[in-house]
Amino acid sequence: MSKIENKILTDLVYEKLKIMIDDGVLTPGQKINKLELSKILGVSQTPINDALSRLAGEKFLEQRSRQGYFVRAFSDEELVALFEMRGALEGMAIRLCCENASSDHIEELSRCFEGFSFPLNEKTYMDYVHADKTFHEKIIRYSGNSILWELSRTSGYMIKSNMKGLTRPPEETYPEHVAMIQALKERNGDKAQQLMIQHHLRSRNVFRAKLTKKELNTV
Amino acid sequence: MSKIENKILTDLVYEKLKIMIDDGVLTPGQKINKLELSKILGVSQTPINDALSRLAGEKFLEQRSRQGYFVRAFSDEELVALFEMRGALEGMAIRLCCENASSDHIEELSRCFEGFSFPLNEKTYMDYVHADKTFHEKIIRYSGNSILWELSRTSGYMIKSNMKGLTRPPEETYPEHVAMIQALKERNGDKAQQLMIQHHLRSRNVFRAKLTKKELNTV
DNA sequence: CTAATGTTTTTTGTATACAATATCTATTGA
DNA sequence: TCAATAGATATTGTATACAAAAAACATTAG
Repeated sequence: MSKIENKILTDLVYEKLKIMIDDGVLTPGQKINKLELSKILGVSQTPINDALSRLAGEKFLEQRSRQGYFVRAFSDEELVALFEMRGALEGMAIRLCCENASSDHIEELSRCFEGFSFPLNEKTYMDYVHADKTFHEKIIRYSGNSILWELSRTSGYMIKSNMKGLTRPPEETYPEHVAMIQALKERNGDKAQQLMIQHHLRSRNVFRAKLTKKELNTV
Repeated sequence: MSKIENKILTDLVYEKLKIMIDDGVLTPGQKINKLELSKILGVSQTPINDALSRLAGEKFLEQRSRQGYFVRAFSDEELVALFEMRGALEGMAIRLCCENASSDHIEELSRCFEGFSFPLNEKTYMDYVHADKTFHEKIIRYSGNSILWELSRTSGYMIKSNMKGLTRPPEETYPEHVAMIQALKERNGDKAQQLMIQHHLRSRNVFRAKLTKKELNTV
């Protein structure tokens, strides 16, 4: 019994565009040419319009009056803001994990960072990047909060804040992750939340510091 | 020099629909008839489509394949989740206020709850509801986080979580607000954030308790 | 050579037509 | 009486046409 495919063209265009943004085929600030798109994808402008509007609503795109749609570009200040937003949401998520997640799920979370020994080599570094991503995703998943989960999958903010690689070296974030897992096992929501918030705010600080350094260089 | 009106029809339809949802002209779960709408608003289906897609992206509406658009209805579980989300975001917002807000803004925040004496009468109760709304809105506003501000204005989640009246009596929430203001004045971000989170989680708990009671009644 | 102007081309925003699908209504049969 | 079916109606999803605005280009004047 295969899944019934009853999707409308709008949805297909929507998903295609999301992938193109994620893969960097469409870059921040880039203009979307509707006519060109409709030719490439072989559909009329109507489903293109619908998909673009939806993506604008989700903040993947930005609509400028009479100029069309552009891939949303985030300013430095906004990127900083995204760290804070993520800290807020994942902080609450990990607290809720302490309340709601099953022991199996917490076990699963703790296994994310098993078997790492420092310093990392090229391969294990990639593994760490992956583990990091998985861990933070699962925290939201297992929080039991369906809204957070939906947001993390459909909000341009969340996807964007997930796209950047590591802002801090694994040596620095590893113990923080371990501490969070410890708090999870203790079902200490308060502590877990605080750790997660600090985790993201530290990354924010490092990111911001890099920015000001960069500015000085370019002047 | 008046503001240049260069708005496109889509935007006008979008704003109109948002007001209709906010005012309860369109109720949760209700189906949106595109043809009817286009007749009422005197525009073609194209701008209607665009506005509906955008609103779906912002979670004000929900699109069901081949059935059209419906005003998004939130389940009890989702409403609970909204309390948690709000706690997360406003918790971070008030922390950022401690970091960033000017003394003037903090003064302004503290004035929100000045002059209330309990028990409230019918008039002062309404004043309190208003003060509550204003306070929480300004916390996000003065956090200096433009993403949180944008979210609070354009996300169906945030608007929805703001629409419900008070879940707890003013007598109960007043001292919590006072405590938050105190933390703001002390620029104690950690404390302020914790107070805000607890504030919303308490509301969540009361809301959830009311739900289970209601269920028992209806059985 | 650059700035300003006018012209052409492109692209958007909007309206409209229509087939496919879903919904509603009436009819039939158990 | 109710369920199931068939037919009629309404609504969606899609394609297409076109005016108006923006962008690109060419031309002229300083």
